Amino acid sequence: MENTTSNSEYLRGTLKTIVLSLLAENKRMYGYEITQAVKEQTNGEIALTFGALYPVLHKLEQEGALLTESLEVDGRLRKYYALTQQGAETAREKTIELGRFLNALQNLLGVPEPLPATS
Amino acid sequence: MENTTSNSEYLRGTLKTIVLSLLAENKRMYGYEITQAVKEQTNGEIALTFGALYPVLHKLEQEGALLTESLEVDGRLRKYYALTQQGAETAREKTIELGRFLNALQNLLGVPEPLPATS
DNA sequence: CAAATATATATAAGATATTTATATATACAA
DNA sequence: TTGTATATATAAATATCTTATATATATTTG
Repeated sequence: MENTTSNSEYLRGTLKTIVLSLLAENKRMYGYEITQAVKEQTNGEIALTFGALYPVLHKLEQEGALLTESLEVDGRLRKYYALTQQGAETAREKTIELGRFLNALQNLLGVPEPLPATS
Repeated sequence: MENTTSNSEYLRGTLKTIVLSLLAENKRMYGYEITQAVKEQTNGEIALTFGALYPVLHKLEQEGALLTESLEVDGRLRKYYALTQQGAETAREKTIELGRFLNALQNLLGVPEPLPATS
């Protein structure tokens, strides 16, 4: 498989929110699954590295946003991460915040805003 | 004036491209002007700090993407930054790249894509 | 007339986030 | 048996950004 350029440079700062947002949609996921989901849902445009992902997962766990559960699947341990109630709240807030930021940035870059619906 | 939350956390990584993109639209700008333009064009949503901006400007200059010109205005020195030909090319590339990233991220966060125009 | 605010550029120390490299381990395909 | 896919994780190095600070003029406010 060819490797898409994968501009990870822009990922800086958004990684945490991406993880929270995915977990808000999926109930529980394991690390590898998260990287695959991001790759698939963005057509290879965004690729998470494990070196970046795991520290984020561990930090979110420390902060009380995530709970983990280890299951043995096919003879290997698989560590699932799920949002706590508090984490779900954080996910909502951060996703909205990031959405606002993305809109602002797109305006700045010259992408026209959708016209308000005519009354 | 109240200070909008200004989620600078998401700015990480995009700062360089923002600066290049603004300079592509404006021919030449000075540092303070750049911070004001970003603030205005994003309704206060994005606020650059000087501590982040100047290092980026200096680095772009070092890399040959920018040229500077100091003018005295109202008894004070004002340092203008403008894209070199090479910088203009970089700006084009990076702006497109960031645009692609922003779209990918919005899809990931569940923002629906605009429908393709009906023929 | 003094103080605050807006304009203007810049650096340094410290904090944080991310990349790159590495270690470990199983299953399956070539 | 070599490589690829699956799976988690840490450490060192680097890059980036925040916060604090310095300097200086002009204008507004009290």
